[in-house]
Amino acid sequence: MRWDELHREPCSLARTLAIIGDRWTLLIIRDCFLGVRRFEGFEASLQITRHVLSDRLRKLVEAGVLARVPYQERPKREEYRLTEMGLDLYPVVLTMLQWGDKHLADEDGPPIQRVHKTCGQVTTGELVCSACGDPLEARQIRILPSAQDASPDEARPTPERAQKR
Amino acid sequence: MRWDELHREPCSLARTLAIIGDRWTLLIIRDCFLGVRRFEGFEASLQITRHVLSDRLRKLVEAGVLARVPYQERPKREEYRLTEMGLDLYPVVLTMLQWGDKHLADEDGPPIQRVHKTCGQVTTGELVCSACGDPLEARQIRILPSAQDASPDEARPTPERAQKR
DNA sequence: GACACTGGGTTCCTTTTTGGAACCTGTCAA
DNA sequence: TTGACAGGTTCCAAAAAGGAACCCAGTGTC
Repeated sequence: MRWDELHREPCSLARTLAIIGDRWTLLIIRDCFLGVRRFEGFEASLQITRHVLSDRLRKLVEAGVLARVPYQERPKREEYRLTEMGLDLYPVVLTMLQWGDKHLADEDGPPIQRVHKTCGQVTTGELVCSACGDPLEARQIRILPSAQDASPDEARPTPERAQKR
Repeated sequence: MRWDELHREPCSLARTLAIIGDRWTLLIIRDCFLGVRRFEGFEASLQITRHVLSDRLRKLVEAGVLARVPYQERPKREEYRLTEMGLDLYPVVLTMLQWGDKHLADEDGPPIQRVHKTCGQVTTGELVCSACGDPLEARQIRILPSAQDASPDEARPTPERAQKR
């Protein structure tokens, strides 16, 4: 499979990766959550080549994750801001951050903490079951192909085939 | 910045991306969560080139996300299994899945659902504040550089510099 | 009016990574 | 002895990333 065919996979993870699965894209989005909005800002922060940055920003705008918002006329200038769709990526960024904090941090601990404004406490996100509210772990999940997918065999070049148990 | 320097960044997200930020790696991990364990299984599922698959599996084993576990002697064969560190990636995979389900699904809805074994219900993960238990959203978060990081200016080529507001 | 600066790019060329296909290695079974 | 199977490795062409230089409209400075 080629990278540019990934968005046609019938798998939400694959489609998500088709948008943000690139080397740099999630770092750009991290910067957005930290308040960076301008081309030069991203460039300084990421030390990415302008070429690649330009390309990634364009793709994120096309995908609807970022929007170009004018911030001055004469000379006309625009900045990049997270859309609602982009803001919804926060859980992805936060869970990755926390995995890094847990498994990859230096001995002096994670570099940044987050305060939950509504309760005023330092927080880490916790993933809970939407039904019962208990913390959710990998081993507690059973996969269930959804109803309209019950048709056998065809139209599904994804893991199910390889998954014989 | 080159990709191979990313793991030295003082940012947990950057370090996480240095391990799983590759085009294919998260798809391999998705397959692991779906029960795929063998080289041929990944190959069939992902239609990835053997070359790249071999390389990514080796890197994941080096990083400690997967482990090679023998499943038969003569001929000696090993399969790849998620370690505890790997299982801890479930929240990352799930939040990405849910973002895809919400923003990129076909009209007939997401292709797979998940059942929480402990409560028996179909579940979606929900990210809540570890302190107050309320759902966590991007706009409710304030960044707080952690204590030992209070030293000014040096040793920090990351977004804080660019983030003037 | 000539010049330099700024934000936001684009172009060009070199180095790295992928994609694709063929080949290799033990072990077994017919 | 030939073939199959799991699990790779090697080789080469094509695509993407890295690096540096260049472009351009508007604006401010001498």
